[in-house]
Amino acid sequence: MSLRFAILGFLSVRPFSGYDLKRAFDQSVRHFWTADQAAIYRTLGELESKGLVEHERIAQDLRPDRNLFRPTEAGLAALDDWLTTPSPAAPRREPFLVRLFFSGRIDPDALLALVRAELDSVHDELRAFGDYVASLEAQVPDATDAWKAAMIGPLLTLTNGVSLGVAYRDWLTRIEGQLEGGSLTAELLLADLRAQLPDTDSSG
Amino acid sequence: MSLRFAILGFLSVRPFSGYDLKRAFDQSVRHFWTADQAAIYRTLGELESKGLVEHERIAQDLRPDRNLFRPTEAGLAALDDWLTTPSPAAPRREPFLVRLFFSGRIDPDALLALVRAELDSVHDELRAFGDYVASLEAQVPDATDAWKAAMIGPLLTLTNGVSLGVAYRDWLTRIEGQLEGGSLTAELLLADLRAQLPDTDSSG
DNA sequence: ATCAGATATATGTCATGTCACATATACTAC
DNA sequence: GTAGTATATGTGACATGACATATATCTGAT
Repeated sequence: MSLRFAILGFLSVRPFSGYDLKRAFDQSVRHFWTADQAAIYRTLGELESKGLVEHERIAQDLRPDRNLFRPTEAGLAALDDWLTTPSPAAPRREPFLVRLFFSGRIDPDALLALVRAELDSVHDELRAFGDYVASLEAQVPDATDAWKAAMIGPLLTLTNGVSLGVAYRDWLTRIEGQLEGGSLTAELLLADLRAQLPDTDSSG
Repeated sequence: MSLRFAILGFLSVRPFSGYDLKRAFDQSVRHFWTADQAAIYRTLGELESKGLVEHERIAQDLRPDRNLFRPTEAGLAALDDWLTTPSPAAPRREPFLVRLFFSGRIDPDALLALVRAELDSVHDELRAFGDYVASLEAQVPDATDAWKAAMIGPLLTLTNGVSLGVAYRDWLTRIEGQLEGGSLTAELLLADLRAQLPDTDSSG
């Protein structure tokens, strides 16, 4: 499970409480990893029982006590080990594609509605990326070199979200056009595929 | 869970045994949905207890008996209902991006190795798509109209796999180049992002 | 002869993830 | 007053998924 390593990763930057971690997940890695609050607290407990993190109870005047977690040496070693080890391809689970796969059963209008609903959510996602990028750009003028270096990893994941989001939007838009134009045929789709695929030794 | 609807979808085409279903998943929808064999048998049992599928035991001379499942009227109705209802965006889980996000901790060579390992697996995937497309193209000349119509859904999911696979490959290749050239900076990545993003109301 | 592999179905168990709930305090808005 | 929101930490129950294992028969290779 990557959750424990994602948590160790955050803790390698600065100490976090469970509550902080939940917000960090929601704000910064939501587009490629989500974490349930219950899972975070349980994973912290598990990591502590394995000696990979330790915590300190901080009393606060106006709020409940916080349990501030930080990684141990063993925790950082486990993190670095995981970071440098490629993991097997993650299985994908795309309910929208399951619907498309069996879309022969529903009428073209219902299919078009599905495609448009999906397009809406991609547009929302791209807009959210745009807002986030704008807020980062505003911070650049007075950013330190250390901050810029630390942002490279997060920025790389952002470029992934944007590149794939744009590709997904373009793919949906193409389908939308074909559905509207009534030109959605097996031959057309095969030709599309052939045009996009790298040449698979066509000269034998 | 989409698994039960994916199963109903297959059964809406023709009767399947659990064993057949496992092979159908592995062969045709592997790139966007995987199914554990145990999950298939259990889900079939669950669907049957809800009256959405029924089965018939077929004795065979040379092999173990097969339990052939087919959908009931209620099952087909549940399928069509699900097919036309958009589902909320599925959470993504990308261990590779978690590694990238925290890649500031590891040295650039290790990061380059990670990127190249990922590129290898994308190339393999695209090659598999290419082979599959070639096999489909070979079948087109003597395909019936009914077959072509039935292939539209599956072909749509293929175009998704190829479009996103190509985008993912291109994104990885860009990072590989930037890592090799030593030009990976926060400024460059932000400029990349800005160039790709649709204009977010630049004129207020 | 024997062993691996394909066909075929099924259970047991563990890990993981999600949802709902429980507890407690303080600030803000109505 | 009191309802809602934010801070903060947790538990219990259930759903889902992955892995290992069990059974049984036939085919083909060594």
